Order: sequence, then structure tokens, then C-alpha cells
Amino acid sequence: MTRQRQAVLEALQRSEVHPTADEVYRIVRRRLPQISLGTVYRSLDMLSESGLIRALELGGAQKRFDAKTHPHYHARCLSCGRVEDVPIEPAIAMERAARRATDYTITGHRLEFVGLCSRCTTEEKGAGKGGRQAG
Amino acid sequence: MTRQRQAVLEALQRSEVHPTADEVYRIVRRRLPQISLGTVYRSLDMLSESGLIRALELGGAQKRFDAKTHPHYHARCLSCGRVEDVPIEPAIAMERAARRATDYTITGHRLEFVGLCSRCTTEEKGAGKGGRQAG
DNA sequence: CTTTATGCAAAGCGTTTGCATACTT
DNA sequence: AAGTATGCAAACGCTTTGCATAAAG
Repeated sequence: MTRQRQAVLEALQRSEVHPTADEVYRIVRRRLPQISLGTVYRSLDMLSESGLIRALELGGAQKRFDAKTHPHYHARCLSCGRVEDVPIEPAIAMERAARRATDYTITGHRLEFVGLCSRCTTEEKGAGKGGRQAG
Repeated sequence: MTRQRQAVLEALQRSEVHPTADEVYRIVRRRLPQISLGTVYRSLDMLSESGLIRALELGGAQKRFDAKTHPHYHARCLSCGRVEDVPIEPAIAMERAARRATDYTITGHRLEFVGLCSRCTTEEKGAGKGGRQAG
């Protein structure tokens, strides 16, 4: 566990916003100005594989990272991109339904909610933006 | 609606595998050998926006495309990457729960199941591969 | 002293875009 | 002739990787 990895891990533990690799880079750079983006990516990889953090593959191009490793869902704002936790129970019943409906060996599922965060909801009152989406 | 767009649309309608842009390109090239990848991307974009097809943003880097535009879920094989439909009811109750649990204006959700397809299940009997995942 | 990680820069991959040519109407 | 779409290739954004140097055990 090097200084760089420690800093990456702590940045995630202190963040509340599920940052992207680039955002982690910017945060960690305040403490270790000489750190490289490549090292941040390698640290994030390594920390995910060792189970200390979770890599979130939500909509959009970039992965996001989360120091809370227990299973939980997220909501993503279609307007500003913000991602927040959704503290509801994991829907294990749906996995059973999926097992019945397919011939897959279902081992898990990935769910994210999309919509507008409270700030963007306020700002966009009246202007029609952000389409419905399910699936 | 040009010859190229028509060919892209028909390729999707005939396909059962939710192809990536690149796979669409390869299929369409059999009919229109001079078509370019750029045109395929532009056609897929245009067809998605006009609602004739759906763009799926599942796990993994590449988008996949689907000519079935009604809301439905998918299962992705962690071993071979194959994507198939999961004919179960959309979980609208979970959107209500998410609304209660956050201050977001929830407009939809995105769910995919992950696991092993039947073929890969058979092949990997005994060898431990593919980790659990929920969230 | 051997192993592993770092910084840097280049390469990789999927996707998008600028532009001149070729359609379409 | 005016407008739009195409093919091509270059550029893009995010991520990964090769390699020499530096740090860690």
C-alpha cells in the first residue's frame, strides 16, 4: 500500500459524489501534486480488485468509484450527471424472476435510477428536458 | 430514409443478438460493401432519436442496439458478452420506492441482469468464474 | 538486492466530426 | 440549384500500457 494508493482510497472515502477517475485525480493532486493519471487508474483498478472500493458502471462513458462496497443502488441526474445513493432494498426477487424467464445462470444484476436531482428539478421547472427511460 | 439507413434498420430488425455498432457495420457491409463506419454510427444515432430503434447502454464499453423499442430488460453473459432479452414485467414499484428514498425526480430506471448464458454455463461447469454483483 | 509501483508519454478503443463529393428533390 | 447524407480520415475522450526511474520490502 503506497502513499499514492492510500491517497486514492482516502479521497474516495471522503467523497460523497462517486467521482470519476479524473475527479479522483484532481482531488488527490492537492495532496500529491506529482501523481499521474495513470497511477490513479492503476490504483483504482487495484483497489476494486481487492474489494476495498467498488467500480460503478452506470450510464455514460465514464466509470465512477465508490468506497461503500456493500450492494446498493444509485440515481443519476440526467441534467448535471450527479450520482447519489438510493437506500432501498436490493431486489433479489427480480433475479429469481429473471432466472425463471431465461436459461441464464443469473449471478447478479445492475440497476440505476435516472431522473433529475433536486437542484436540477428546481432549475428546470417548466422547461421540458430529459426523457423517460426504462430497461 | 436513404439506402444506408434502411439497411441499418433492417439489419437490426433481423438480428437477434443486440449488436454493437461494429457488428452492425459488418452485417450491413454484406449488402452495401461501400458503407462507412461513420455512416453506421450516424444512422444508429438518427434511428434512436426518431424512436425506430433503442440504444442500450449496458455494462462494457460498447453500446448495443435493439429494434425492439418497448421497455424490456436484458441479461448479459459475463463470459462471452452475449446479450439476451429477459421477458419479465418492468419493476415500476421500485421507481416509487426510489422516489420515496431520494429527493430526485425519478423518470426511469435501467436494469440488466448478469450471469452466464446457457452455453457458457455448460462450458464452465466446475471452473469458478464470474463474480456476484448487485447494484 | 529483488520486487513492485511510479511518472511520463504513447497507444488503444469506441465514437464523433470536418470536409469535399455525391446524392436527393 | 438548395439541401441533406455519404465516405474518408482525422480527431476525440477515456482508459490502458511500455518503459525507464524510483521506491518499497
